[in-house]
Amino acid sequence: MSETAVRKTRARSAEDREAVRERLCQVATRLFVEHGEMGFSMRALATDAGCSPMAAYRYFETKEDLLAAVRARAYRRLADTLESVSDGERRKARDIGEAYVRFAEQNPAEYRLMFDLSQPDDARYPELSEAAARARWCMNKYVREMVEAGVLAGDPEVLGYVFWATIHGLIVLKLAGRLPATPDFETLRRTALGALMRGLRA
Amino acid sequence: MSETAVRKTRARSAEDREAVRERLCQVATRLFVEHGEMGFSMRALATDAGCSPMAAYRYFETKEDLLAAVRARAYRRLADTLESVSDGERRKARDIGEAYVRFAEQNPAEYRLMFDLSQPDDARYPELSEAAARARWCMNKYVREMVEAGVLAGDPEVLGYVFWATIHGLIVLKLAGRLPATPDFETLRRTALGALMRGLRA
DNA sequence: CATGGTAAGCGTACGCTGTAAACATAGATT
DNA sequence: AATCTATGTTTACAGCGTACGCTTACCATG
Repeated sequence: MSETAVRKTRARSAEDREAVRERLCQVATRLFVEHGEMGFSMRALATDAGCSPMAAYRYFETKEDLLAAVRARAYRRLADTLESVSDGERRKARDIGEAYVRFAEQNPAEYRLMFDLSQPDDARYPELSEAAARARWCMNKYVREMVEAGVLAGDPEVLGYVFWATIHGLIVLKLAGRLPATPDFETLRRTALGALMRGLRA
Repeated sequence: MSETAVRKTRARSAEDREAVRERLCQVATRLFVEHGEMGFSMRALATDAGCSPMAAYRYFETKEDLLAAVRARAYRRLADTLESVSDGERRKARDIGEAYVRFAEQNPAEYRLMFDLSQPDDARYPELSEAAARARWCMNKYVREMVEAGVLAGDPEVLGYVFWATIHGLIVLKLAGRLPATPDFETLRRTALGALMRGLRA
């Protein structure tokens, strides 16, 4: 591994281990972003991280475990992004929705990673579940506030999922190349969210 | 290959070729359904189809080509399902939406196949694009009718995508395991589509 | 200080994968 | 009868995830 050429074996503190895991996740994410899903293999990861093919297995039991960690990281980045918006002074509903869409547009590889349909059994990874829950919580926060403020009517949890599903649906259709050039994405997003807001008004 | 033990070589008519392709797609779909994405390989396909591993390459240039054909089949099945509903006497908006959801629930493997985010460049497969367009057309038909009947207001194409994205968003969240036990899917679906209908009413 | 246990990392190897290439076969065409 | 050609098989290869065993060097104990 050799993070600073010092300490070649044994005695890795917990922080060290976490730092190495973090670094491996970073490299894995970069590989995903740069070369797509197919450009990522444990061997490619090892090459890029400058270690032997089996080294990563000291930190992640399987490739799937590593990918779960990478997804958890992505969720945390998404949650951070959303939080940084809602903490600002402008907290209109649209700002959060736009921030969510922007994250997906600017980090398509990570968004794919988070929501790809072919990932098995996320429940086995508490870290992942937790990160996903936090992201969802951020998404739902503004919906909750609007219900409490009497702007929207209904169960805040139900409404949260409804808004999320709608935005997410548009994004995945776009990422899967199922949306045409016209009507453009912005139009669809505005129409969908506007209709939802009107239809759910208190 | 030997589909009925007759004709071992040469002289496969165009229909024959198409029949073999069809059979390979069927076996591939079954493998997907039964053993998940990982249970499918060209070798597994060959074993299940009773031919040598390379035989399928006479009918599909690459694995990706074969998968594109499998997806096109799935789209056609979806379109057939939707058409069979709208042709009946009951053609309330909900019937189509419910038929769509039911297809996804009863054929999760095929739905995944159609909409997985990691499929590259569908535009290269005209057959696929065509099948996808037909399915979308079926989805949009009832929206168009409602706009024409003056029930909904707006650009029918925009509205079609909006309804589609909303239902699709709910489905992929469910397939990706991102939805909780409560509120249940039916509640979310009703809330979302009800709100859209209200918000888009003429 | 010597020693043995143990954790870190490496190299090798196995059984998969997709598929390129060479080959065999048997009807159709000449 | 000889040749051509579409079909399918066999063989081969590079790359994959990862199981396994080896070496190395630290640390706790004698």
